[in-house]
Amino acid sequence: MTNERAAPPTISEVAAEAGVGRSTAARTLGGYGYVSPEVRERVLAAAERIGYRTNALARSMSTGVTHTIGVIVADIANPFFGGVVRGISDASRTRGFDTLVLSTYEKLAEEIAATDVLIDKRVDGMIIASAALDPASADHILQARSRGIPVILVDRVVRGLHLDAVVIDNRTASREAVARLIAAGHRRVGFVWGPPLAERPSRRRDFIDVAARNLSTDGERLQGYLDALDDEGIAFDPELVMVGPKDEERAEAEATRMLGLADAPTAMFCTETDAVTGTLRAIRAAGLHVGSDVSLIGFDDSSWAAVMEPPLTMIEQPMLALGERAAEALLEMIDGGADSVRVHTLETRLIERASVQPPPAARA
Amino acid sequence: MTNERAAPPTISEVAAEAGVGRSTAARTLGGYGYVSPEVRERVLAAAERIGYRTNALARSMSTGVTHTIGVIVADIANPFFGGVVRGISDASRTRGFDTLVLSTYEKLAEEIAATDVLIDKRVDGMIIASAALDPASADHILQARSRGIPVILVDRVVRGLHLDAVVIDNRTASREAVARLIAAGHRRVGFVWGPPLAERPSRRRDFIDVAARNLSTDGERLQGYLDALDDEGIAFDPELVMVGPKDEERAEAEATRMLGLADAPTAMFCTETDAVTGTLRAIRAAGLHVGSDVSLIGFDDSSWAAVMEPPLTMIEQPMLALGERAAEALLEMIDGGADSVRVHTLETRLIERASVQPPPAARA
DNA sequence: CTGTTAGCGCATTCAA
DNA sequence: TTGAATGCGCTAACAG
Repeated sequence: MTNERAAPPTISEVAAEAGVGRSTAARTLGGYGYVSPEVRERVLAAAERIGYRTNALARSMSTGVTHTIGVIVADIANPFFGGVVRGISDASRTRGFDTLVLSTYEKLAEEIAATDVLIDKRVDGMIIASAALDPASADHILQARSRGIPVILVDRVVRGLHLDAVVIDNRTASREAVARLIAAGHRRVGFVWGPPLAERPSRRRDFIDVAARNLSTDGERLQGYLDALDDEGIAFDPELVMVGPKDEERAEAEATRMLGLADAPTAMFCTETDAVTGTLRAIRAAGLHVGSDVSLIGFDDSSWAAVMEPPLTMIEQPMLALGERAAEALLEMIDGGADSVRVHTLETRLIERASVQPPPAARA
Repeated sequence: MTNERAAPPTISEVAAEAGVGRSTAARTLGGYGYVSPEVRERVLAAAERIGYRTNALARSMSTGVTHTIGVIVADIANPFFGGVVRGISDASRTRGFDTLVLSTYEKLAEEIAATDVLIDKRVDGMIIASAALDPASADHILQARSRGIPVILVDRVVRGLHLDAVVIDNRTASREAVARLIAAGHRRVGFVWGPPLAERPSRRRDFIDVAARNLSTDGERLQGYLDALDDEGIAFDPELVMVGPKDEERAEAEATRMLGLADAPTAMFCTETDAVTGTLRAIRAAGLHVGSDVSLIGFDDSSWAAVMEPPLTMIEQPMLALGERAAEALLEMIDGGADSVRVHTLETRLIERASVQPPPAARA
């Protein structure tokens, strides 16, 4: 009961069954050219009878279009990218396009291999959340572009690369969140999920350099943090930013370190979900309470954040919209439109709940 | 700087550039047949020079295999499916297969359309988390199978359909979780995320019927709940199971209703993430506390569950493993192996944290 | 070991 | 309006 693998019926067989020429059958089945109503019916009936299904491969072979778009993200299991991919596939599906999704786990080599796969499979376009930090490491993207394949970046831009992109304004979102913390009275706010550096720089400008060379999202978020501090004339303290690998364990360790400082932060700004949970663990382990002891704002709202005790103030990213817009922009390029390079910036939203309170000292 | 869309270099062009015959070039580029080392080098160099990339479509056209597997799930943005899909793509990628993912949002019509797309694109196999409740509504799956396309079900089985599948033992997982609650002293435990029924049945056997006709996962979880009650001789109370649409709002409303009962439940068993957050909202709104006032166990552990106050006792599903196993099983079928139908059942794990406490009355 | 010859299934001229 | 002939780029016998 397995692989009988009987060759699928072809247009020729339908033609024979209907008693017409191949091209006549092809025209009615392919929905192009002229066919008399009667013949049309006959062909359709014959196709139905023998269970004909068009061979998209053969069609792509002669038309040159596959009606599939390639998507490259860091990790499809990450809720953020899951949302983006959903937005992309929903938007493209309604236009008759399917999506081939590849995860890179932030490894450039994987990303390069992924673009090769997509090129080989002749996708009509690609949407990439690239791990490339500069033009020099984005050669594979230019490669695709030079082959005439429309490409649009999503979530992150590659600095110095003149390409279409759909992103959010990370710097502003971050700046506003930290400003909110400062407005509540905090002067010492920790930054969790910092630069992936082995050692902590001591000078402020080193951090700015790092931010400028880092993944655009991470860099902009750090820059926004710095902006907010500047706005209020608060001194930057290197000790208050996390360094090291970007994972929950490290976030917890760094948050714990900060909380143990003589002049400990009274608020924490976390730039990613795992940074939030890691920080939460650290706060609890230190015997402190969110809100009353240490305020917190994090990136990427989720239904969990709303049921925490206390409910967490979070920055909501329009994941679905990011994907939808990226898909729409890409399809437009595929249709031959939009020649100029454009960067679409979508709005984020600071959802205020109860994790931001005045610092302990200011209360009393 | 847009669609120059210069026709990509073909094998013939490489052959010309290298000064050899088409097939010789094809052999070295395709990695089959014999080619002398010297000629081989020459061809490779020529290919490199003119930027040749194999056309996977043309190759598939003549070999009959696309090296891509189709995946159909309810919603790629759902963390559970995101994990499953990641498992699938990771496992298949290492074997040279890519994945085409389609979401159905639990709508059978979408699922049927999705299988058609996959058939048309000639995927080498499919992995489906079907929304079909019985063989009668799973005709599209049999259709694919009869065309010789390997299919393997994941997460849920279609009762009465003799197909390979990779699932977890929902009934047992559920039974053990509820047993844990009962062991802590609870006699009244609410079941959140029940049958999608408009009205609540009054007889126990109606619930069993519903469970048997429902989505296999949901049905088995309800059945496991019933089993646990039976094991301890606890009477089943229809009022303690949620009915209606399966969404967070409804979960909250139903949990609120139960908590307002004269003989309110002292523990809640939630079969999905949104059921957990909805229930948590209800508990808080009622001015109660998780653990001390009402115990809770839910399905699908996440890093958030561990940082809740108190940390939540949850059932962990091996999402990645489900995907990996499904992919492995499918690839085995594609390789022509495994003729017999097999159902792989993976282990779940009850992660005990602090949301399960003795009921208030039993304390004092 | 290499080159020639046929298809794969469809879309697309071009005649009829 | 319909059908016969070509070609898409590659693999796969086949003969040289």
